[in-house]
Parts: sequence; C-alpha cells; structure tokens
Amino acid sequence: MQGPVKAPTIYDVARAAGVAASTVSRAFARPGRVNAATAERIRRAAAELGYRTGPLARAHDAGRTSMIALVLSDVTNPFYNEIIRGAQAAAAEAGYTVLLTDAQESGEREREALQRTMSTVEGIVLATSRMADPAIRAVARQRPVIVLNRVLTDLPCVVTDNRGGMRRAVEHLAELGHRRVTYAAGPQASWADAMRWWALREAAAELGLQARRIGPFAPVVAGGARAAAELCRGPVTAVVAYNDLMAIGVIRALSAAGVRVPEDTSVVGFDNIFAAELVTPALTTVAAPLHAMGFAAVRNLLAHTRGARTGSNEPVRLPSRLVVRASTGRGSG
Amino acid sequence: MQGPVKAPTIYDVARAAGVAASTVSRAFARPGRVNAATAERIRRAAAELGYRTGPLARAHDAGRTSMIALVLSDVTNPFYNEIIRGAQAAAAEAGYTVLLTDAQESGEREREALQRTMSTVEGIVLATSRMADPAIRAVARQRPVIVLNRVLTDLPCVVTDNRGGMRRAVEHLAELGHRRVTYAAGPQASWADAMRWWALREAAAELGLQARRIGPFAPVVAGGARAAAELCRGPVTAVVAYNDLMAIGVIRALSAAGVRVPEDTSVVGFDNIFAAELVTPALTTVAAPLHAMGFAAVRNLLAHTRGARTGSNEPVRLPSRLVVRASTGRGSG
DNA sequence: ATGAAAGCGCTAACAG
DNA sequence: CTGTTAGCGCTTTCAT
Repeated sequence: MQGPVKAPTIYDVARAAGVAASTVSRAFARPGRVNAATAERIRRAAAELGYRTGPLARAHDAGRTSMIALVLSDVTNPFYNEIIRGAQAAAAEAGYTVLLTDAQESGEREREALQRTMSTVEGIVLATSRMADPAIRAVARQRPVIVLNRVLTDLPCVVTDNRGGMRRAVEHLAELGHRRVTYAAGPQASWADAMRWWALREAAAELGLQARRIGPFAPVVAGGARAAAELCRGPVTAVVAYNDLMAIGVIRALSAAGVRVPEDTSVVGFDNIFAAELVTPALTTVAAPLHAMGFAAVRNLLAHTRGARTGSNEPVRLPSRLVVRASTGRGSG
Repeated sequence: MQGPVKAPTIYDVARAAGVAASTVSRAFARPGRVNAATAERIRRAAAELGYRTGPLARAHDAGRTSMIALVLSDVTNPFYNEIIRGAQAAAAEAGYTVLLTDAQESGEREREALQRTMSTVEGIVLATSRMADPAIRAVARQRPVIVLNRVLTDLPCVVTDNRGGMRRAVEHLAELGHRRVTYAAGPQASWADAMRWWALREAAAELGLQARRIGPFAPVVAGGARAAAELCRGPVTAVVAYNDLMAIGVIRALSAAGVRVPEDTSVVGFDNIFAAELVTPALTTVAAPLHAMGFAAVRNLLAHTRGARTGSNEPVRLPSRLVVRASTGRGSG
C-alpha cells in the first residue's frame, strides 16, 4: 500500500524528457511551436508518468472561466427542467457554460458544494436555495449571485407571482362552488411555501372561503400521499398543494382510498411540471414561466458579472397563470 | 462605456486597506485570526473595490479540488435521477462533490463543457456520452474517465446487461403468446440503442418471434408518439421501446388513436424511471440498477483518481431485471 | 526551437 | 496580531 502518490507536475515531465518546463508547456498548448521529435519525447514521458495538467493552474491567469453555477435544491425535481433550459439558453447566448450543482435538499450540502464550486465560476444562480439568508449574503460577497424563487433585500432576485397565481387558483375553486380550501404545505425552509400559504389565505378571505393548512410535507409524491392521509380527517372538497409532485401524490392516495377526483375533491398543483398532464386525471395547476425565469436569472447574473455596479435591486417578478385541466370540478358547497 | 475593467486583486485591496496581502487573505479565510478593526477596514476596502477572490487561485496549491464531474446527455431525463443519486452517494463517502454537466444531447456542447470543466475536477464520469470514441479517449488522456452505458476498450466502463434484460422482455412477450415484436429505436449515437436492437433480434430469433425495427426517434415522449404513428402501419401486437419515455409516448398516442393497451398491443419500456408506475396503464419495463451504476462509476473513478495504475479494464456489467406491470398482456398470436 | 526567469493571485510558514 | 518570504503548477516574455 502506497497511499495517493503526489501527482507528477510539469517539472517531473520536463526532467524525465530532458527539457525545460516551458517546453513541456508549449508542447501541450502549441504543439506547432515545438520540434516534432522533442514533442514526441515529451508526450512519451508524460504518458509514462501519467501526467495530467494540474486542476486549477492552467486557467490560472486567464481570469475568466466562462462558467456560472446553477445551484438547485434537487436536480431530480422536474420543476427545474425548464429553468435549467432557460438558464442554459441565456448562458449560451453569452458564451458561458452552466455548471449544475445539487444541494440535495440540504442547506449544509449546498454550502459545501458552493464553497468548492465558487472559486471556479464567475457567478452563481441560487434556485430555491435551502440556505439561510445570512449564508446567501456571505456567498454574494464572494461572487455575483442572483436568487430565484426568493426575495432578499439588496440582492438581485427573480420570482414568480405566487400571489397572483394563487389568487387565480382560489377564484377558480370559488367559481366551481367550493366553500373551503385546504393548503398542503411544502418544506418549511421554502420561501415560496410561505408566500403561497399567505396568498391562499388572503385570496380565501377576500372571496369568502374558509382556509385551512396542513403540513409541512416533503415536496414529492410521497409527501402528497402523506398529506392525503391527513386530508381525510374532515370534510375537504378542495386542496391546493405546494407543488405538482405533491398534488399528484394527493390524487393517487385519494383515489386509492376511494375518493374520486375531481367529483369528490378537487386538487390544484403548482409549477405545471411535465408530468402534470400525464397523470389521470390531468392536473389543474398554477404554471410558472419556468423557462423565462431561468433565462432572466442568468441574463441578470451575467450583467452583474460584467461589472455592472448593481443599480436598483427590485426583484424581477414574472407572471404565472392557471392551467385548468381535469383535477378540479364542481364543489358540493 | 468602459469594457470589463481588470478585476482587483488581493494586492489592490491590501494597498487600499494599508495592510499586507497575507492579512487580507486571512481576513477572508480565518476572520477570527485578525483584529476586528483591521478586518473591518479590509472588508470596507474590498467592498469599495468590488473585490472577489480570483476564480482559480484559491485552491491553487491545494492541488485537490475534491470535485468530480458527472456529464449527462440530458439532465432533464428522469433516467439519470437515480444514477445521480448513486454517484453522489459514492462521492460523499469519499468527501467529494459532484458537478453536473449537461450535454443537451449534443456531442459538441459536451466537448465544450468538458473543456471548461475538466481543469477543475479530478475525474469525470461520462454517462451516455454523445461524443465519438476518439473524443472520449482524448478526454481520458487529460483526466481519469469512466464511461457509463457504453463500452470502449481500455477505458473503465460500467454498463447494464442490456442483453439479459432484453432477453427477459422478449421471453415475457413470447409467454404471453406474441408472435412478433417491434423495436422502436432511440438515438443513433446511442451505444445502448444498438445493443438493445441487437439483443432483441437475437432473443426473437431464438424464441421464434419475428422482429422488426422502426426509428430512430428522439428518446422522449414526443418521439414515442411519432413511433406510434409509424407503428399503426402493419399488424403490431407488441412493441419494445428504447426507453420508458418513448414507451409512454407510444402508449398515449396509441390510446389516443383508439388502440387499447395492453388488450390490442403490449408495450415494454426500458429503464424503469419514476413515471413508469405513474402512467395508465402502468408500464412494464426493463429495470436497470441505476443507483448502483452511478455508485459503481464514481467508486471506480475515485480509485483511478487516487493513482491506481489501472489494472484490467473489463467493463463492469450490472444485471437488469424485468418489472412486469400493466402495459403487457395476452397477444392474439 | 529552446531555456531562463519572471510572474499569475493567493496561501502557508515563519518571524516579529 | 501582522508582515515577510516562499512557493503552488503553469504560462509567458525575453533572450539565446
């Protein structure tokens, strides 16, 4: 057993090949400017030693890495699909590459990953961060940051109009004759969750509905199923879930329990993910302009990166709309 | 208009704050070890100049970045979900962080992203790469690489047993009384696609079924729908799709066209993605040990990274199994 | 075509 | 607590 041997440097190769380090460097970077024979000797020596260009040195003085990081709370969540695409589109437009970082729903992991990534990127988009405000500000001190789905004063943010979307959803439910709504809450650390519940209460109050809240639950199908269990206690005719994944969970669990959707109870989701129209019944949901959000985020970020002494940092608020499908129907009153 | 001004260095800050560069460094890295007042002055100066720690310098001498890259042909594809989780698990175990890179189904983008990322990571997992073999080998010369879902001689690979899986699927169909199978092909650049079609032919021949192939199609729901259109020409009782997404597309399009699944035609997918059990009818599919693949890949990679003079490079072949659900049924013969 | 030497921006080791 | 002095591994002048 030897333990990890120190990786060979360019100097080791130089020595082995009997040339100067600078020549080795050239041999790799500008093969044309070096004697074919010498180049060959160098290549051979390099291969022999298993030489690899050091992790961070090469670009050391280039200064620009042309990369930005997009940090997601959970890559696995289809919610991010379009956001990612939007971000990539904006990045490509400017010749940048997007590095994806997964926080695995943990503020801790997010911090750690960020710490490692930070130094290699020119800017960072925090999508639905699970970190606390101060941690985010700390990051922002190191690199230009733009926050998605959350508002922090003095930091550039891009959010959807949760309030308007929720309003539309509740109106829809009211029009169908429902007299009370239950909100199945998502993660506590989620800024959006707080906004949605708040918005639902407001809308319900104004429209004369009764509002109730259960949760929090994990923002995944299983979480929705758990919500459904709690739901059954008490007369529920309409539920709005934190997101589509949960809504799907609710529908499935409800159906399994013999409750018909939408005849017995209506279900509304949030986000309009791809699977929303795949399930049966197809999900009525509040659609966020996902692609546009990703795009706007990176656009803004790049502007800041280019040194734009940040002007006003009013959060960019993108509109959302209600997509009515089959999971909502007449309420019994 | 000024153009991007050269970014301020740690020295600029030091000068502005009237301290030594090392002190500035400390102020950022170990805030405790520096006089509060001095730290404050430094922070102020840094903020004033808009100073940010240089992209690649910080870890410069650490040598190890503790990061590996996982390159995906399409992050958006749920197929990768468990692979990602597996990779992260193995990485975490070794104190590494996984950087996700999306090739957006393009060999070109993959190359470019890789070029930028490469220097910052210690190793690379290429999952379902869209690059040509030589390009992959070129990357492997720069960093330890391990290839997923594809076999390249002399490079460490991790693949699933496509052959066995397909065999099981065809047997299943045969047992149900089907006399012919159609394969709806995926992307041409896909190594797995070639393997699957080949395996289907082999199995069909041995079991006395007729095999047909249509495609290629994009490996997404829309692609499956397009496949279904072609399917309708000719008497088809059983189809195996390149992956679950396509299979779902096939089912939906078929249903829309009045063809019942599985009564009229049976559909089998590949991968057993999350949505497979969500759709109606639930999808019969060949399940790959996704999590295990991601895990094994990173494990191996890390071993190579630690300098293990690569021994035998026999591809690691993980077993797959058939998950029978509702999309397959009795064939009319 | 090649070598010597001077950095790149930052951190660590060692004195004060 | 803070300044000085060496590098980190590689690239880039500038000679030769």
